[in-house]
Amino acid sequence: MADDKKLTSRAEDFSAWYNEVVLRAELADYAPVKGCMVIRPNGYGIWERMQRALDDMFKATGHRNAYFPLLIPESFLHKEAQHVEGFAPETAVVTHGGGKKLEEPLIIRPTSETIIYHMFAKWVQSYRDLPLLINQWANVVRWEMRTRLFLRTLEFLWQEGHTAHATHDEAEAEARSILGLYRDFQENWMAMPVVTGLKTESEKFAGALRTYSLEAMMQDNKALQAGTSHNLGQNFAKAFDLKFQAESGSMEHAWNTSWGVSTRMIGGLIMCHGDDNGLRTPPRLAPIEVVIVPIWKTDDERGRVIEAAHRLRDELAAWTGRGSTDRLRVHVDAREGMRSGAKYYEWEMQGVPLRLELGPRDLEKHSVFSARRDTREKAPIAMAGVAASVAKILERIQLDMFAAAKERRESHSVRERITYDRFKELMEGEGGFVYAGWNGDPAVEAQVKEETKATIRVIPDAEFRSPDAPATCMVTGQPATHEVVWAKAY
RNA sequence: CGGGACGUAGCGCAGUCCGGUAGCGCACCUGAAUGGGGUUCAGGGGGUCGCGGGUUCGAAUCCCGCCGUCCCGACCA
Repeated sequence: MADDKKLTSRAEDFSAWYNEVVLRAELADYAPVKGCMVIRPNGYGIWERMQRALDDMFKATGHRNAYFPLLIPESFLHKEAQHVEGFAPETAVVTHGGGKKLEEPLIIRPTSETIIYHMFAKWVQSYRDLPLLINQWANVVRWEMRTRLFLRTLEFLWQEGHTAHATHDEAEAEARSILGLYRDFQENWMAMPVVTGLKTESEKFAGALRTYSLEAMMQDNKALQAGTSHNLGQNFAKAFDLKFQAESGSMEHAWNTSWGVSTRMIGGLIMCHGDDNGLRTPPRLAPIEVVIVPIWKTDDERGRVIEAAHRLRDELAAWTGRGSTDRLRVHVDAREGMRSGAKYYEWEMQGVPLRLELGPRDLEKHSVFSARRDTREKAPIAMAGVAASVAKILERIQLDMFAAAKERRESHSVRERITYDRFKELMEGEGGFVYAGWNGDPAVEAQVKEETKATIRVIPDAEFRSPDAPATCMVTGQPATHEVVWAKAY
């Protein structure tokens, strides 16, 4: 890459990022249909690792994978009043098939509640059939007015969980439990801290009783909704006649939840951790955790060094200190005709967390030279016990990346009580998360959005709230019903 | 759909005001030297200057029309 082309993780230069980091790393590309996304084969594979980790977590909590059709009769969407109001404007509609106009148009799913609860209604008769816990990995289409690679594509890949329960409390517990599962994934795998909480009425999912969300802060201090979990109440059960006979003998509507995270998380990862040298991948999600770069001058050195590099690779990959299924993911870059410096930059751009340099000098000293991607710290590591040392560094990187992101978020979170004028100033300038009192009035939300473009991201969960609850609404001065987090969002 | 900008080599751009042989950087190919942080030198390939029309001896450049892309706003995971 040319020196004059500085990369930055800031939003204003995000397109440079796409070209240099994302496209070159083969994560994704533009497709001929504007606003769509391609995940390339032989790609760097971050999404694949995300998918696998989440899938394991769902299975461990009793969820099973299923698959439902892409095409849904338009009438299904109309069965739930709020749902159709929310999604009709952005659905793609299939009107013709087999050369003929269809009697009833089909929509391409923008989400699968309707078709799934239609099927659930046929599957559930008794309370013994509950809870029904399913997940689907699928693509959905939402015809947005404006798209942004990863963050808002026209078609996107996600997982959507859908469950049915016998009671409100059980459904509520499921929605909260998934919120926790997502948080675990985003914080401990993606090293991306999130604020969890409840969405306001105006921001909740179309058709839900309550929507919970996870909000991350990007490096431009804007919020990214990184996932949502909904308690759907009995809204869909009533619309789709999803009923069961209870233990008492009475017929009751089931209680549903739905929840999802998408390829948007890749965008979140990039914008949370990227720096001017490219991507930084947290080790747990890095398809390659360690790259070994052999260094040589003469042919004789070349043979010895490359052999040693492969031996090192084998030793690292064989190490079982992290458990038999979680081996170190190591790559040897022995490409000829490329200087080591050029290799360093390339792997740094792709975000490989740890680089090991191995040359004749290291062989003599029975050590290997390491360089961390996140901090760019460099230090020799003794060959004796090298695998355990490397694993320890990777663990450290994972934790440090999370800590650094959390510190950045906190340093751009305003927790002291500020005036609305000061708030406007902040939103015009540096942005950030502002914790403030709110009188609970949707009109106030609308006014603030109109005047500042900021919205209430969440009514935060207890752990995020201030020790002293705000007494008054920041905007109106009236008594506050909630403490909320205001921010501009993607 | 409104407001703005742009369209020249695979990518990023200059040249357009003021018409006169199609340029630069990166990437690519060949050769040599180099090799612990983006090597250097020499040589080389690659273009319907978005499309169509007009003005002119002559158009990337001026005029008219069309097409496309990006940014900002309304929508949103």
